[in-house]
Amino acid sequence: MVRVRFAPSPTGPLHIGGVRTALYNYLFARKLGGTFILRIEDTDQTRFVEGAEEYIMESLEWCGIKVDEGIREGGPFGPYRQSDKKEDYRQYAEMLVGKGDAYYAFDTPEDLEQMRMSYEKRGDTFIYSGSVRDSLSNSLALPEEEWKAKLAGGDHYVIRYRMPVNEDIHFDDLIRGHIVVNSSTLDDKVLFKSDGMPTYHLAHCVDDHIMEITHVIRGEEWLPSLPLHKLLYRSFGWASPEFAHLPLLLKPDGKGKLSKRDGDKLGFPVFPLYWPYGETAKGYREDGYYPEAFINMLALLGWNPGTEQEIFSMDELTDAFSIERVHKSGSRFDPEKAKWFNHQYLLKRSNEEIAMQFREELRAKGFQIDLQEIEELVALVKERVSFAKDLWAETDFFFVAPDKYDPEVVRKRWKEDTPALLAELRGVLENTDPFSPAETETAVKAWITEKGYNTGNVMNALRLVIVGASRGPHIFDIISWLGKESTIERIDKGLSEIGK
RNA sequence: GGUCCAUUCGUCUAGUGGUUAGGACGUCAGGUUUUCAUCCUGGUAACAGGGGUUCGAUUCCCCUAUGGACUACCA
Repeated sequence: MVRVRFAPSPTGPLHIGGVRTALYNYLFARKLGGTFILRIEDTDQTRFVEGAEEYIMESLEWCGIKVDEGIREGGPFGPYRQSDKKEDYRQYAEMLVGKGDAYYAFDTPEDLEQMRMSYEKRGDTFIYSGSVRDSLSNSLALPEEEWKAKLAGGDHYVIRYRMPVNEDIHFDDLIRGHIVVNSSTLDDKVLFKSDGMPTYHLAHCVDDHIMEITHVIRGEEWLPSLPLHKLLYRSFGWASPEFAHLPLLLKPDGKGKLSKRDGDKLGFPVFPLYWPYGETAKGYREDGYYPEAFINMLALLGWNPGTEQEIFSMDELTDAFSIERVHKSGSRFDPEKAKWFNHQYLLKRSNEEIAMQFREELRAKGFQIDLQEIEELVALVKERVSFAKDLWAETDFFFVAPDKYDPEVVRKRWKEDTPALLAELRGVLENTDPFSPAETETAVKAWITEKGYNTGNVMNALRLVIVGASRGPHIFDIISWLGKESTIERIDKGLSEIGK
């Protein structure tokens, strides 16, 4: 039975890289009929951010990623928040000390900082490991009575892993294949902190074991500490889960991995949802993205099924997904393509659904329009926009008569005979019934032909007085939607205001 | 600096020991729309470099370069 987990740290809003990690875990679990677990890793009390936990859950929900076991959902392997069982971790750390694979260390952060600095002065790098641990303040170097006295005396201490010396550690990654690292390049990582909390290394290993996690799918930043984690499982005598390290998401321009600040700087969101605390950060949801489009775009960043299909529902993603086809190298995020994805999904939505959304915006602007009419409008312009929120910019002239006329268009299209032409056209339209796109077009064209006028001159002038610029859908669709009365009014207004 | 990971069009990517190296986004051009956008058609554009192995390497190996991650009592 496959069991995977997404284990974020509640230190702020979830970044899209994190969402993708959650997504791949979710797809993997669903594909194999497994269980997707959400575990909150809040062992760093200093970085805890109020609201982050809720934000994470809400984000996953919005994305359509359903959690099987977690804080809200419950489950047989709880608690699912690490701080809720902080006392449990100590015994596991002590267990390792008992086995001789870990030890107490009394060095203060200040001591270590000083060591690092003096090493750095010599052009060296200090690492707490086999070569120096015997000369530092710990239970391996100190006489037994002394360190036991320190322990009994309540001295602050941490528990460190005793990294074996010069051992080649072999391990396999589902995405990267076989990797070998020599243990002498690794340091004695802190497992248990002096504040009574475990570090990530200890806590995730213990929890993955307790929760019977079969596959750990996480970001590439964890690859360097995988040897330690493998060793930890060995020391505990536990079977290790399989590991898969996902490539990073890179900035669209320049170098490096996508960071939380890139969004505002480059003008696109890096968070799924708006983050209301601290620095304001916009989200995909508020920017008008459909969750399906967002997920589709994210899924294809670092994975693809090997076919040319690009549009996938969550179910289709689940069917097609395989961890082996996840890339090894990082992918640069492309905001342009993200928009394209949303456009595709917008096209798939019904006019009615889009219209209902648009109606809210119109109401807020003070326009009470019948849904049926909004639907007609949506049908006219939906393929011109990527987001429902862009509808207004494409349709503003339907609701408000132009109060200024694009001077460039006026210069090009407003000829000497235009007023006379429009006055005559006004009469033609006035006598056209019903005022439908087909009927008006037929009438106007017949009139043009009869009089031998230039079609372009008439049409462009009409568009100018109706729209105020050279843009918008088919002109007869516009005037028909507007109705005879408004159309006539706009012609009159144009006649009196242009060309004075 | 050290350790580890990676490298196909600008971007996301497909692909193979012998291919005209395919698709998508973007971009450019033409067509349609007597507007603009859409849409259609077409174009542009890539195997990081150098050595091997091989009859033949983009594909396999090594080196270099470049990029990235990690190098906390953070995750």
